[in-house]
Amino acid sequence: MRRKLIDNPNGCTITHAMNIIGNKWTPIIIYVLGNKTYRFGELAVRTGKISRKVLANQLKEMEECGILIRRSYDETPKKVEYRLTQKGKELLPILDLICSWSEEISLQATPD
Amino acid sequence: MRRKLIDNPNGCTITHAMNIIGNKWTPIIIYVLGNKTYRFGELAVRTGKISRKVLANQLKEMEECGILIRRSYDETPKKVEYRLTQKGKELLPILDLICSWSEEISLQATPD
DNA sequence: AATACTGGTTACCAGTTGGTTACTACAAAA
DNA sequence: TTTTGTAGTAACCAACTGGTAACCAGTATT
Repeated sequence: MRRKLIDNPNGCTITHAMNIIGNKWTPIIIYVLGNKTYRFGELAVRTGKISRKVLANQLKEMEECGILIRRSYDETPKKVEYRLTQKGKELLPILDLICSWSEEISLQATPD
Repeated sequence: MRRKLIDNPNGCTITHAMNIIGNKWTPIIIYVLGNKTYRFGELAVRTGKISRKVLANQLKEMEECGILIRRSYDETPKKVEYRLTQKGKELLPILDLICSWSEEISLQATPD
């Protein structure tokens, strides 16, 4: 089953964006992929403890959002590769900013 | 009841950051506050359909994260004001980037 | 014939998120 | 005395998220 998007009747842009990247695994998958190409199994290992079910769901969703490309080869055993689209790669520097913000230790004495 | 943070045993930075801003209302509250100061009731109106319970939870959580300041006045009826800290304001341009990314229409012919 | 490999899917389930409604405290105003 | 206004809190609940374990398909290997 697919993820249910949170309500966004007004088409709020930030809500829409958080619908795409604001879940447990999507940012991790984007980071792991970076400029590389990985197969399903490799992603499962490199992202950590993500379950195959959730990984499959996220990848499908990210593909629909235009964040990544799924390429399936007609081989046996199956071979499926995933890589970020240009739009997906554009998220990398933004995620970097978010990380910097989050790591930053506030040294200020005044709260504001 | 407070929000339960998602598992982050490895201390993954992006997971930590998404724990803070990756929920339905936090980015909206940050946008609504901006550089202004609002009372609880004003926030409830300006953020839209957020329930008072969830708003109270989010504000408490954001205060603990150092994103905003809660100032309570000893008056009757009660008066409580909220405003972003410097750290909270630093999120504004990042949220702008996320919005731009999300609004951007891909005009490219090639998927990558 | 059974097992392995890969990329999933299915059924089931616990925990979390966020919503609704009613309620509280306190003082002032009607 | 009842109502008004503010800032919440408490009890309850439905929906969604993500996890586990088992299973499938197709081919190749043992």
